[in-house]
Amino acid sequence: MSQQRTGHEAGITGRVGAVTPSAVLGSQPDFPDLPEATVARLPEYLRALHHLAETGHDTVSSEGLALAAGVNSAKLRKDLSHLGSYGTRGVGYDIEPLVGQIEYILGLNKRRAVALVGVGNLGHALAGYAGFASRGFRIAALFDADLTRVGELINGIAVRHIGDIPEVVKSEAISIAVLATPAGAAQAVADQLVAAGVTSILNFAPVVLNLPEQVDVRKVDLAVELQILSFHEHRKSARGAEQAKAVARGAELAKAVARGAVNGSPAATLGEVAA
Amino acid sequence: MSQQRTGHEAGITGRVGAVTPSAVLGSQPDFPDLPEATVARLPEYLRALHHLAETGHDTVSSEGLALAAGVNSAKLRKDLSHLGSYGTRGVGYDIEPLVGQIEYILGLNKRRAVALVGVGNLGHALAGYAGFASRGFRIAALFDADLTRVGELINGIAVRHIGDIPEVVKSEAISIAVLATPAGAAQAVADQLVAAGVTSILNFAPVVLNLPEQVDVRKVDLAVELQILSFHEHRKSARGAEQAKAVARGAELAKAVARGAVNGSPAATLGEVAA
DNA sequence: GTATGTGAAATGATTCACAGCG
DNA sequence: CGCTGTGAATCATTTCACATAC
Repeated sequence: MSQQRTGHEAGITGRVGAVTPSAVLGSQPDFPDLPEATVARLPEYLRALHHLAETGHDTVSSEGLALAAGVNSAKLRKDLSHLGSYGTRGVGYDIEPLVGQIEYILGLNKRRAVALVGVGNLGHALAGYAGFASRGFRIAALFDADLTRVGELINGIAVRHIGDIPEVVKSEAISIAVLATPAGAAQAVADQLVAAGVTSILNFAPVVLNLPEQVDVRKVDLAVELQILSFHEHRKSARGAEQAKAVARGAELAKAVARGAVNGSPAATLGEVAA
Repeated sequence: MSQQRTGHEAGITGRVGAVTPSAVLGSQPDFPDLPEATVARLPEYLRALHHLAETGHDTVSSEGLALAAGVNSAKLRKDLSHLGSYGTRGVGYDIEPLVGQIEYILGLNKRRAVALVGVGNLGHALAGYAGFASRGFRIAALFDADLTRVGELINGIAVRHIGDIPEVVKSEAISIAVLATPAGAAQAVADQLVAAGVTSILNFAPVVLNLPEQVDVRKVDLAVELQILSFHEHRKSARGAEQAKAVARGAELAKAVARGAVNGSPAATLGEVAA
């Protein structure tokens, strides 16, 4: 539980970029095949490294960086080993070149233009979210279907009508879009974005999008996150009740073990009950 | 890529509720041990089932539900099999009892009270997010450190000062909190929430929280999501370039194979280059 | 006949534990 | 001597494929 869950967790598997010509010839040193799980952690390492750099550090041990990023050090070392070697044995990692390498891998050298569709409640907040700007992205366009919102300025950007998507996505060379529309509109808007040339979508609408293979979709569903926590709350209270009942059962179990009526090592069994 | 990524993805492992007395005696039929990966998908199944019910369905096949939830049918069947049997061979699943069972497991029978801390840009939007209310949660309290915001009404709820956390969390019996504070304040606020009795936190601040074992933390970092997409964009363009170069190399490779200078089955190797 | 439920196999991710480098 | 980098072992998850029940 100390190892914090980070948005998308289960279900993904596999190595990024499997069968391509470079698989035949060995992957490029400047663009290694990374396990998807590793990719998902790199941004967290990057954030931690920036923080360390700001607080005056030049190097950091795997132990130290792991602590700052909320993972264990073995995992961190394995992850970083996929990027090539940026550490010095007996010392640790040089922060600056490591930051550079992670930013390069994540494609953050150039600031990426992002379109945001749906400036309702949530979309409006996302349009103003400072974290996007400070961590490599530029909101290059805002869209909404509602004509009464078109023209509104948010953070200095004018909201345009979704009919302008094809034109603007092309002229601004936008490849990433954030979808914050109502659920009912999401699929149609996503189709338009993809038709216009968008190849990655961050979807906040609570629907599963049906899109071509080559489009990357990540989904953030705020209610889902709470429901997962709710499960754990439910479990904690159920276990609490269990535990209480188990205390009573403990005596029974001990007697049963003594009679040899329960399988397994009596010591281990009792140990577990006690724990 | 068709299999959509859902927030938290990698890093978590293990079965929920491992060593407890009930592990010795076998887990309770009404509260099975579920793989964490399964738990993370249940909310998605639930959403899909509600949608199906609203559109007039009584039953659904594993294939149909899997499609609606964005997973494959084998995974869906395995997941549902952990809940006990709610399907009929040759027919499919009865939607109504299945909805009931998933809601029960997720602890959504009773509407859970949630506290939200930090009513800035993002927090304000979250406080108004209709999805929380419609999917099992009630925002029971809003807090902020900024005294000029205290008293402000958002969606009919007054913002209170974070100093009131202990009192309100107790009186409202709140166990889940949403953290939407600036990064710098998050750890201190989280400590206060936990001290007041909160045992699950959904953290939107870009920091790793350090909290006791028994507190569940999920993290949603919006910039991280975009950075993961950015990686895939970077990879796609790198592969594009690779592919172009590989076409040129193709001729070379074919010659090399003909000369017997490359290992492996020539047919397979050429097949991969062609693909 | 048809679609679920599930062992078994395959794949992927994490952790261990230590060789080897600085 | 300390800490990285990494094979080997373990653990979790996904997928396959089919017996089973309706």
